[in-house]
Amino acid sequence: MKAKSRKKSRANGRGRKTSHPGKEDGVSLYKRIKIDVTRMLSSGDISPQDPLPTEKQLAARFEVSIGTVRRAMDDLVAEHIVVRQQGRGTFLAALSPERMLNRFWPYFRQDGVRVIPIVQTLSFEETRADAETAEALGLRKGDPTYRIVNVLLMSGNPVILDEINLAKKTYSGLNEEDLVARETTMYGFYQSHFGINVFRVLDRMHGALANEWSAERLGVELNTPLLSVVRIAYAFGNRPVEFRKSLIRTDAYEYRNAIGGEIRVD
Amino acid sequence: MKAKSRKKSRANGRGRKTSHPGKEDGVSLYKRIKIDVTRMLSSGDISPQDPLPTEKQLAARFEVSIGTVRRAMDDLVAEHIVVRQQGRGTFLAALSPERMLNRFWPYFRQDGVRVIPIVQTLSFEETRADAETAEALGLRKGDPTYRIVNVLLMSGNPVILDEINLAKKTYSGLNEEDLVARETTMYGFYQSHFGINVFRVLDRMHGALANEWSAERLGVELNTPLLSVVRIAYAFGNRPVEFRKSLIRTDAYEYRNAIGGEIRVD
DNA sequence: TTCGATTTGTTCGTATGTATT
DNA sequence: TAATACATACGAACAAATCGA
Repeated sequence: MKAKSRKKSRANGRGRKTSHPGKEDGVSLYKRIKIDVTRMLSSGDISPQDPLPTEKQLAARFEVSIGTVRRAMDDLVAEHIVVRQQGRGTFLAALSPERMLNRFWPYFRQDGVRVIPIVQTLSFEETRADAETAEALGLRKGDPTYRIVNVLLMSGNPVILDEINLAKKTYSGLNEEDLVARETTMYGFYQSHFGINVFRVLDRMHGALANEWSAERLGVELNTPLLSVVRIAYAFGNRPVEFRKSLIRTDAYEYRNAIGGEIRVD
Repeated sequence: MKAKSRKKSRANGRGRKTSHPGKEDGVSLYKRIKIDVTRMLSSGDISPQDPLPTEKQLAARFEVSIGTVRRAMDDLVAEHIVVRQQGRGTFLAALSPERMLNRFWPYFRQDGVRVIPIVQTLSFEETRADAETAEALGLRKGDPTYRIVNVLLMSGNPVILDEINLAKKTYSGLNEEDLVARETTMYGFYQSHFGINVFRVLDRMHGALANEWSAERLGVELNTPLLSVVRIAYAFGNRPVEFRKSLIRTDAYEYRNAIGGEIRVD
């Protein structure tokens, strides 16, 4: 019976054969769409405030069914690359509130409350990459960089000392005025002023001691144990866009990492 | 045209209306399936080595289409609850190699290589929950517990000092012989001997100093800065099943946390 | 305010390919 | 080889949220 099989479906008569999964390159259609859409986003052509092409448009552009587009988009949603809203459209996830305030901010008060810090900029300077920064940002030693030192206050107390290193060529024109005047997080600032979307970070944790410099600024005794976090933030294509070294007082606050997801209710 | 629409599909004539999404309880069908399947897994009826019901069976049991079952299972795969294998079936993720060795093991050599440790058990004792342990495991202070202290060697050197606290009622019959004779990780041991599937952990990081006890066992000077990790491991239903306090030498190794996923190639 | 168009969300169903047993 | 089970792809229908006329 049936034998109807591939009705017409695609414009071209050949009919794709559905699989032999990847046609020319051995990749399934929905994965190809994921790659292409991600490339679209990384190109910077898409501003985070306006929507991506609709399902229908993508289906037409890639010559696949709506269902295949949805399969790809579902993956991108699960990976926090895009967010979708019924009736509105699909957007880059970079500016979603969850991402801005929660996703890359792992610091909690010890009772589990997430505290939003107040940032004080201690210094802003143009300098040159040391070996460590060059390695992290994919630069050559001596390449021009910006270095920003911030103190983050939680409930009025200094808790985190941040040293942020940025490649000058990536953030050309950065100046202290814009920086301190920003109304958002650093990652939101990168987005709005430079079109850089942080979508992944890698944190490396060590134990450390307060030296004279950090002890004074964090208001602790010399040799107080601190948590050291070295972070590299990546944009699409795993392009490193920020190298940050943090020292954290963990007497009242802590770094939390939930492997396997936060408490789900579903 | 067409007008075929809802052929017969469901036994009852009313035909579900597809949505009004959640019928009685306001939850969509695929989410209900996710919950029910998760409950199935948490009940312990399903051994990790044999497969869950097939798509077809689940579709019949829940009286939904195959596509809806797949939607639910795709979510569970993304959440690392189950793993699926073409031609074999769908399995609890608890025993997947990735989970056993990688997922809950965030320690790396500083060059990025993941090192599998050798475990030496220093002590095994039956004791009673202190306030901290009781709080973490949902016990009353003084409830009977097991306490295991391990040293973890990496490349032959002591790097991590682990104190593991387990509720006696959860692991009744646990003895040191079985423990040291295990061929797998602690979480694999919980699985094989007690049917406990760890699927989520919460780590809390602080800076700390080596005291006399820890300095000796880790082979470092007194007051060496260490990384302190306090972990609670959860089974399904967010039931706490392990409370672990770790002290880590971070001179050659480190704790890594990748927010936003590991490097993807896709 | 209402209404219709747009866009995503959910569900259903079918066909076929591929890996496993 | 045949049966089983998941993977991929196509397509349709309707619900619900959003937005602008």
